[in-house]
Amino acid sequence: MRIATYNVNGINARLPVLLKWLEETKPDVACLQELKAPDEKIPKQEIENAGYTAIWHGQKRWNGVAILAKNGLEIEETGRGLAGEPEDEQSRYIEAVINDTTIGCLYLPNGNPAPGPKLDYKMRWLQRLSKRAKELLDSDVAVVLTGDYNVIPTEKDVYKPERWFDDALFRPEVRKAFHELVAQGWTDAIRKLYPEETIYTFFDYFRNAYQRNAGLRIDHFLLSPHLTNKLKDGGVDNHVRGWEKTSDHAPVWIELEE
DNA sequence: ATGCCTAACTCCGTTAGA
Repeated sequence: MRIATYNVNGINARLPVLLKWLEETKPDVACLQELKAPDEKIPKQEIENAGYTAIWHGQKRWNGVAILAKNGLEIEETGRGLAGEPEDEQSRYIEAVINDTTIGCLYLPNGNPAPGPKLDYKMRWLQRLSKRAKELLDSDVAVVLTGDYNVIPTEKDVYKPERWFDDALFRPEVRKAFHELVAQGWTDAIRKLYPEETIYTFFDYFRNAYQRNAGLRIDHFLLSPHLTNKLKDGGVDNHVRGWEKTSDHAPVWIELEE
């Protein structure tokens, strides 16, 4: 089963790129973030025509997440939003069971400018995610938690670490919270497959970052223990970042043994 | 320390992204 994650940065602005990528790579499951569209403006028909059924949690202007499953796969939604902050109206988490695997699709808050209320929200969101992650581990099912974590895990995952120390994507408390989440028993799938390589999933639109390979690794796959030995392959669809009218993120994918 | 680039929404500037 091929599972992909892709921060599209506007599903309508990115529709031709999204459809081309789906056609080219044919993932069984695609987790999308930053739809930037309310529910009624999700291009449902085009997604269906591409051969996918979808569930989504949209929002006007910002945020928004969706899970697409290839026709023939059943998709059963098991939750949207994270517990612990009822007043939180940002659409950043959707979860479903597909093929006996629980898939959490997440768009973690950016947190900048930091310090400040946005970083505080990010830290609370990380705690709420950790709580859900622990519940899923304790439930003893196969789980993939994937999406745009907005966390650079180590110095290896950023082109110039010294420029990012104060940034909400790389600050010590953010990295610490991410590493504590992983330490619950999760596996960072891409880092497991490529322990030493420089791998980036995001390239700023500014200053030809993609052409200069000045990137960040912030889109991740966390696997529950059931799946660590089923991880066959994975990677970044780097070339998609070079397409016209493309997102600033590149799609990331893994292949799990059935 | 900030802009660079891009999108959405509302109106041609503001807010947010990372």
